[in-house]
Amino acid sequence: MSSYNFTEIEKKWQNYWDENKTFKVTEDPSFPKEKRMYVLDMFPYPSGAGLHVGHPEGYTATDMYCRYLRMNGYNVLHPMGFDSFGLPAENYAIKTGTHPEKTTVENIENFRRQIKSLGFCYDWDREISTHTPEYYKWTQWIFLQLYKKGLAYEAETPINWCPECKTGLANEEVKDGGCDRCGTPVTRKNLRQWMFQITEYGDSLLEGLNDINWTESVKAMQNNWIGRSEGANVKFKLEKGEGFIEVYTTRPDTLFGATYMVLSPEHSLVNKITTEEQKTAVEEYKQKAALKSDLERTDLAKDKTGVFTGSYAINPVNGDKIPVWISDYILISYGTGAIMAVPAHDERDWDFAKAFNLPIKQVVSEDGTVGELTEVYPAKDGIAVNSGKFNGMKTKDAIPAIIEWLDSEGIGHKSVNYKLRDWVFSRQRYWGEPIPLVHCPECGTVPVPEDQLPLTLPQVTSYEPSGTGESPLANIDEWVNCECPVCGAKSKRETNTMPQWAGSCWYYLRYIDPKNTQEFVSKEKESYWMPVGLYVGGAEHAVLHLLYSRFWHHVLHDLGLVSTREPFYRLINQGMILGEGGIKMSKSLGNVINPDDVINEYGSDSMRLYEMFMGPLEVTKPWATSGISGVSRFLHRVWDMANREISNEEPTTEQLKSLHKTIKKLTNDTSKLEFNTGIAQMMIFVKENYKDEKTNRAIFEPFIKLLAPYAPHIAEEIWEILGHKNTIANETWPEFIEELTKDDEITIVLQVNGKLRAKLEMPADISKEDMEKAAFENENIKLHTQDKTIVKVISIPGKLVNIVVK
RNA sequence: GCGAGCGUGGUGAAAUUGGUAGACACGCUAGACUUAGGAUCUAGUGCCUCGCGGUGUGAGGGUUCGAGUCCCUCCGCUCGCACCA
Repeated sequence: MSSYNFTEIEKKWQNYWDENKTFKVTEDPSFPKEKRMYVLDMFPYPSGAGLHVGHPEGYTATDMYCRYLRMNGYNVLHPMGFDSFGLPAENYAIKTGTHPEKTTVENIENFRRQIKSLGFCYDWDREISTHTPEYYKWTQWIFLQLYKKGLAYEAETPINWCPECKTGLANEEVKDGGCDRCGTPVTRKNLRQWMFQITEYGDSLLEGLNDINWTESVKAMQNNWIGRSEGANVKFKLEKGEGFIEVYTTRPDTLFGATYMVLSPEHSLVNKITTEEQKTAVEEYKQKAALKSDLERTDLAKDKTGVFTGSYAINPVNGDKIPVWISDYILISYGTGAIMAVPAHDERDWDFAKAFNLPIKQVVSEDGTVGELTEVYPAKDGIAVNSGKFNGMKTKDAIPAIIEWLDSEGIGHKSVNYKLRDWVFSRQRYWGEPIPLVHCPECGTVPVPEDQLPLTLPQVTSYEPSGTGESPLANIDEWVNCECPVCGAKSKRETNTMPQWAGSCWYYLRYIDPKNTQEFVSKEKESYWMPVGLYVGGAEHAVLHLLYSRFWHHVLHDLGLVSTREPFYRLINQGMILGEGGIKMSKSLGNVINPDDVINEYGSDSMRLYEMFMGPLEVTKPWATSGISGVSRFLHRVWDMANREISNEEPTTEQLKSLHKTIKKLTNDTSKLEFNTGIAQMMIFVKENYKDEKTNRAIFEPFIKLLAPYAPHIAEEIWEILGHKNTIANETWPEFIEELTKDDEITIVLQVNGKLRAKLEMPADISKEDMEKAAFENENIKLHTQDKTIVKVISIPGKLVNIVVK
């Protein structure tokens, strides 16, 4: 008997699939819409480190699912590519002088080799890399569509700056006050930026969440990130001189309790209203606030600080003269950058009032009476007090009533705010898509004409970012200097590049039509495949990539360029794979598992099986090398069975039942991506049939088909051993006969007062009466029911008899 | 603080509508085969007990003939956001 030489077998079939283009897919109109499925993996950034065991987890899951769908008559689009612009290649270039393209192409080769070594069923003819001019031509083109729609604008505002990466960051890229990529604490820097008005799409992005089948946690994260809140804008007149301070509040019902106001130190009114006596103190405070990092302004500084401006404003509801302060707990970027402080009912305002001895006035109470407040009372649903004509109203009624009154008086109106900020889109780096805009002294900002795209990256000698806020492109005179496409005047090109998110915002569309030179995607092909039916990837992109690409897609939909509003109908996040012992895998801990090593030792079929056997796809789970031996042993046994004498006899009923139960379980589990229990069932099948001296063809062949999506290489090889000429990948998934999935004899559980007392083997179709009769004849049941009164007998046919006694 | 999720053997985990808790696998124990084996095969393995039996799904309570599953209270862990007015 030949031994299971997985290395040879796996190479043989990978070559076969490649050469025969087994998984090439076309837009075949004979498949009805419901038999088309777009299954997408989040494409990797091709780092120098290569794949780790986390990558193949999601890829294996989608591969099994796709192979299963194909065997069930689906036309499946399942592509792979590379998110190949990005900082590591550029940083490596700075260190070594190697062009990032060279490093990137090498890394891609390595990634492709590793991915192919797992035998995934991608249509490699659709492979894309975001750094190629053929691809980023269309990234630039889409940018221009957003620009022309008025969604891109230039701004000189303080942005998050990573001193390590020497580039600006979007809000979404800041985690715990540090750079998402390198962890360096971010600082604030005033820079000219290209921004996307993603806030325009806040409601659209929020509402879209209702139409998609995503996990609650990711929806919740996006929901929180967008952070929509409803309230009112209210104007407070300044006591002296002209003008007013406008505030945003979600609790207009507490207006009567506003005893002071606070402006953000960056607020434009601060200089105007600060009195002569307070000038020095205010200036000092502003200076200090400007120097603090975001982290210091928030996490580290729970004690409130602030300075009085010397000015007063008038509370519009009661005419009270209230002081105006500045404090860095008020963010310039949220609402109007100014608040009315209601210390009685807001914890932050309470702390501030206590710190500076400001008055506290209760305007909401639980029962409508006024008492002495010893701590802040958030008053989410109370009754208005000390509030003039609104006294006695419930909070939920008082809010609209006050808004209506504010509106009629012309001092306020209903308003909606978002936590979501506009998207800082430009990066001061080299290795990214050049933003296709020209700055003309006559015409202003002018887009590069679409027929001149792609605007390619120039060769540079130094990749070092200037660090002053200009990319290395700024130093390439012959690239920067150009003619205005409109008037021909001497102009300069935009030197910022796009963030890495740009390429991944629309890559799933390019896979649909990757070689199209006329359009980013053809309409017919787009509507053939979209939306993505299943998208699998890491949870770390819950707000970043998944919010940005939804934004682009919503815009493309509004422009009539795509057929669906949402790009990804169903999303699943695979759980993280931890190192042995449940600790995070990291280079520094030296516990990183390299898939190449696992494949060399056990083969990729074992690797695939183990990745899915560890547990449910979505949960975090630790890698255990010892665990692979279980699935490896299983495959060896399957191999043994294939290499025995194959019998063409009629299978026994017992064999048929073993098979049909397995088909049923695998059909259910594979379609629901519950691969771990599916694999367990195949192990049971092998256990049940392994002891036979000969292998029965009639049950073994269907079994191998069930195995094919899971361990495709060994399945192909065995299929050939069994005498078949064609690939098993195109075979039809077996069907089960319900009748054969049921046992003739079943175990009936006998209980007394809910406690298990005996088990009986009985015919599956036994009647209730016969079950009960058998129960009462049982010795142990007799023992437990004697001398007791039988209150009730509960019988569930096919399950149990429970005798209730007293 | 807010939002989401999760607590089951020594370990990873199973468990239609509430109906035999621990499938499958790792590990462990014993045995077989072997010159040898970290190979393979067989049997056993939640805990307490010699056994009968008792007990057991984070803790406590409730509903029910019956709860890992449903309801309430609490505890613990993970992830995300965090002075968002």
